[in-house]
Amino acid sequence: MSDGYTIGTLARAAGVNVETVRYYQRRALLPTPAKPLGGTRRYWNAELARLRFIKAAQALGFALEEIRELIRLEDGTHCTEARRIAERKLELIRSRLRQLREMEQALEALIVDCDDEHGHVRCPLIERLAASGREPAASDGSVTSTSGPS
Amino acid sequence: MSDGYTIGTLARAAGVNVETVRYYQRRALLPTPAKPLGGTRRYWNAELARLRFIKAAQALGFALEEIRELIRLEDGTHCTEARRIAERKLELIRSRLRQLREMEQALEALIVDCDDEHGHVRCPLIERLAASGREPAASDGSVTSTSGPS
DNA sequence: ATAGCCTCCGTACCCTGGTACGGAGTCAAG
DNA sequence: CTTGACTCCGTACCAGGGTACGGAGGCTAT
Repeated sequence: MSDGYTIGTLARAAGVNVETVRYYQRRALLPTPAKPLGGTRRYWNAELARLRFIKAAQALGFALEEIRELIRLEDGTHCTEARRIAERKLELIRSRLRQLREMEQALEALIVDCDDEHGHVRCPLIERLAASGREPAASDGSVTSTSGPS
Repeated sequence: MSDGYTIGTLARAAGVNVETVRYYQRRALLPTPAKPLGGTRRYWNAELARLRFIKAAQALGFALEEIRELIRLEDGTHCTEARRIAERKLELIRSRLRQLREMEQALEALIVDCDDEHGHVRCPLIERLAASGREPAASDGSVTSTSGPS
């Protein structure tokens, strides 16, 4: 009870694979505790928290590299530096939020359309996605054209 | 003007790499038009629209496999199914939004703290993420513990 | 008809985020 | 003191989403 986790119990506690723990160690996202001469390494709640942190950040769409950056914030030694990084990350998060909100609205609209036009020949969801990326939104019934061959 | 796109002009029109077009063809996301004996294949606006559809769907968080699914439903008779897929995606996006908003707030708090607490940052971002995945949210000031070693 | 692009096609490679495998060592129970 | 479960470590492999390379042949302008 007071001799910590082994890599296996740590992994289970965090709900990840043992190999994943090692992988994070290789990626320097997780410390590799010293090995007690001919014994097995021990892990503590700090490592468990770190694993959970990684998983939570990943769920927000952060890449492992970005997470490594975030982890650098943890020591709090250089406040100004930490703050600069935090601000960059905040920017990033906000742009992700914007993108996600756009996606949300696009999908909502699609689903609503799918509701009313139910029965109509072609699926409005497909139609709208096919049309997006095209200029402004001609809303024309006219001939296919993107000023190119047809 | 009326002889369609070559793979290169098609790719440029869609803003993707030629290799990406071929890749989509291999993945059956895009048809491979017949090759006119000893000539070069020609593409039309249908293929351009398809490419844009793929890119639009990707931007909404669909994986290529899912997109292939959506394309399969294009005939319009499977509207309900397409809608079901879209709804699943919407769910996913919304939970991501919730998590990101939490993180945004945590980061905002960190930056504010960083302003006040000159010199020592106990990072709320890290704390919160490290705590997530834990049971309910003890909000205790008590000892570290997840009913495991410490 | 030759230069300078382009297509076609196969194969190989890239990065990310892991998972799997296998031999050797360690540890605790029976 | 053996068995079974585990660790340690290196290396290999997987999927997804592409990108790059290189030879052979085609198209077009000069």
